[in-house]
This record gives sequence, structure tokens and C-alpha cells, in this order.
Amino acid sequence: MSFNYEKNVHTEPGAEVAIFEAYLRERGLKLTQARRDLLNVIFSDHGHFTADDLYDRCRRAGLRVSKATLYRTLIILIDCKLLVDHDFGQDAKYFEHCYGHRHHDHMVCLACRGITEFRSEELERLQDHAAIELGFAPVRHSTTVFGVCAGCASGERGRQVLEEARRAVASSEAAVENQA
Amino acid sequence: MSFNYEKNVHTEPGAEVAIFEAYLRERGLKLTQARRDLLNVIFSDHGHFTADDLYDRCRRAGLRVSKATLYRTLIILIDCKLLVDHDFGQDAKYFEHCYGHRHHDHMVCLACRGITEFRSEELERLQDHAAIELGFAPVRHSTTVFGVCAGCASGERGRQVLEEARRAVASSEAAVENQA
DNA sequence: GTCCATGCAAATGCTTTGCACGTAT
DNA sequence: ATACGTGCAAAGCATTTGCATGGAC
Repeated sequence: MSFNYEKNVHTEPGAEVAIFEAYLRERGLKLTQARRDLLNVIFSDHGHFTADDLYDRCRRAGLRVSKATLYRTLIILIDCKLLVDHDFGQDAKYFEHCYGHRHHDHMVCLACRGITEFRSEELERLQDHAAIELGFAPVRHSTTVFGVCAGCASGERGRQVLEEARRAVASSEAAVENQA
Repeated sequence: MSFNYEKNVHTEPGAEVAIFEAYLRERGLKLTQARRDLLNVIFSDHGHFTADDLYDRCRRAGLRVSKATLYRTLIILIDCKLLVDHDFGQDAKYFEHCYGHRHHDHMVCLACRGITEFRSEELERLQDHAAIELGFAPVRHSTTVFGVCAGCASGERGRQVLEEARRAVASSEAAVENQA
């Protein structure tokens, strides 16, 4: 069993620009300043961000981009596989750039909302296996573990979340017992 | 390795009513006709539904409930663990009642949008294990496999989805190569 | 010069809320 | 009688879109 906490090392800066340019050219789309700026800001840091986070990062960098253009550009970047979006069941979608990064899964801390990436080959295999066994042709999958991260486990909010979870498990087990 | 396609057998009809009533009483909330109706409709069939699906089912059954009350009731049912919500990355949330049902994962067909449940003990263990190994206290997890179901694999839309996926994999592998 | 892209504001679509009236306890 | 619940319509929010102007090619 091997886990693999992948550091966000971006090994060949600039490659994403080439890919983006090629994609745009290929479809008669234009490489504008707004698109260049957004690509730069997105690739200047590998983290998980919402559309709003990105908007703020742009403004802080002194770049003026409208939300409309921002959303339109996100769609293009997802289309050319430079970006993926995740739905962690919160209000807004999360994005992360993925060029040169293998698929990975996420852990979301219920206390601090922090996101940690992990990867398990075993998990990957099992999910495909499960799908195939049910006559399903797997295309992609998404696994998210919600819990409390090491940093939060001893804090107020962390304890609170864990306590609440313990109570929930107890009552749901009782329910399953009743049904059996 | 054992998978387990759980049939949606509701073994003890009525138990959910008792739980709901107890929950309401305990907090000084009232058991109204609207709440009774919604609970009935929801438990009359174990499927995955959106708020809108539920609204339609109510109307078809000749019951008048407003969307507002419907949403307010869904919140209560989630709170008392009779219902869970899933976010499959589409516009609206999906709900399913869960009393007496163990946790399970989902496969979503990208062609027909159909949802199949499955459960793998191995997968459950692995996810917890992965979390713990990273100092994370797991509370719950969510795994969704997206792909094409057996029924759709030979159809127009199914083939299309699979072909598109093949192309995507090819280009992303090329990207990872470049980075290495 | 031709399209495509941009910004703005208005529109969407799901979900939530304020309010005056109705009803379970 | 006293909350709490309900429906309606309006508000919220993230995201999308129509349109006139601006910019890449």
C-alpha cells in the first residue's frame, strides 16, 4: 500500500503557455492580455482556488479582469486540460491547474477547510475494478475524504467536529441495527 | 475483494416516521401535514432525486407543498440523518434517504446520467487508511466513479463519451511525459 | 478589416429568506 | 394561546449571457 503526498513542483515553467497558445491557435481563438494574465496568475501557485479567489489574486496583482472573462477563461482552460474543477459540496467550485500533475484525490478538513492531496495506486485500481465488475466503463473518478487534519485535531473546532461525528456514527449504527 | 450491489430494500417501513417524530418532538418542532407528506413521498421509493424531482413527485401525488417548505424539510431530514445529499458536480444536489442503508459509493453514467450504487469494504478501509497515514482523522468520504454504464456502452452517446475520454487520456499522458 | 474578446449589467437557476397568515400542541 | 410552519414573492449567490465597444490577427 503506497501513498504519495505529491509536492506541487512545477517542473517546466512555461510549458503550459505553449499548450494554451497551441490550443487557441488551433481553434482560431485569440491570445489576449486577459488570458495571458489569468494563465500566469493561475500557474504562479499550485493551490486549490475558487473563481473568487482567482479574482482577488488578480486584483492584488494589479490586474483588471472582469468576472465574465475570468469564468470564460476557466472554461477554456478546463477544455484544454490545463485545469480541473472539483466539487467539494460547498457553495463554489474549486479549481486547480493540472498540467504535469497526475490524478490525485483530496482530503478536506472540516475544521479549517484546508485541502490536502494524496494518491494511492491501490485506490485507483480498486475503483476501476469495482466499476468494471459492474459492467461500467470507468472514465474518471473522484474521491474526497472529509475529516480533521493533524493541525486542527487538538483545536476547539476540530474537537467539536470529531465529537459531532462520533455521535452521528453511534445513532446511525443504532438505526442499521434496528433495520437488520 | 468484494463488491456488493445493495438492493434498495426498505425492511421496516414506518421506522423512519418514528425517528422523524422523535426528532421533532425533542426540539419542539411540529409534525405537520406537509412534513408527513414529504417524508412519505421520499420513503415511498429509494432513488436519487433532486429537490425538483421531489417537487414533481409531490404534485403528481396530488400534494401541494411549496418549494420553500420542501427545502426547509430537506434540511431537517438531513439533520436527523434520514437523508444524505450528494454533489455529483451537476447543477443541483441529489438526495437519497439513508435510514438503514449503509454508506455506499456511486457510479454516474456520463451518457444517461443514471446512478448506480456500489460498496467495497476494501475501498472503505483504504480510504480511512490513507487519511490516517497522513495524520488526518477521517469522518466520512465520498467516492464517485464517472463512466459509461453497460446499457449505454453500445449507444451513440456512450461511444461518443468513451471516444472523447480516450483522446483526453492520450493527451494528458503526453503532458506528463513532457514534464518528467 | 474581420472576428473574436471584453466589460458591463441583466439574466439564470438553485436555494434561502422575510413576512403575514395559518395551525399543531 | 403560543410558538412554530406555511406559501408567496423577493432576495441571494455563483455562474452565464446579450450587447455594444475594443483589440488581436
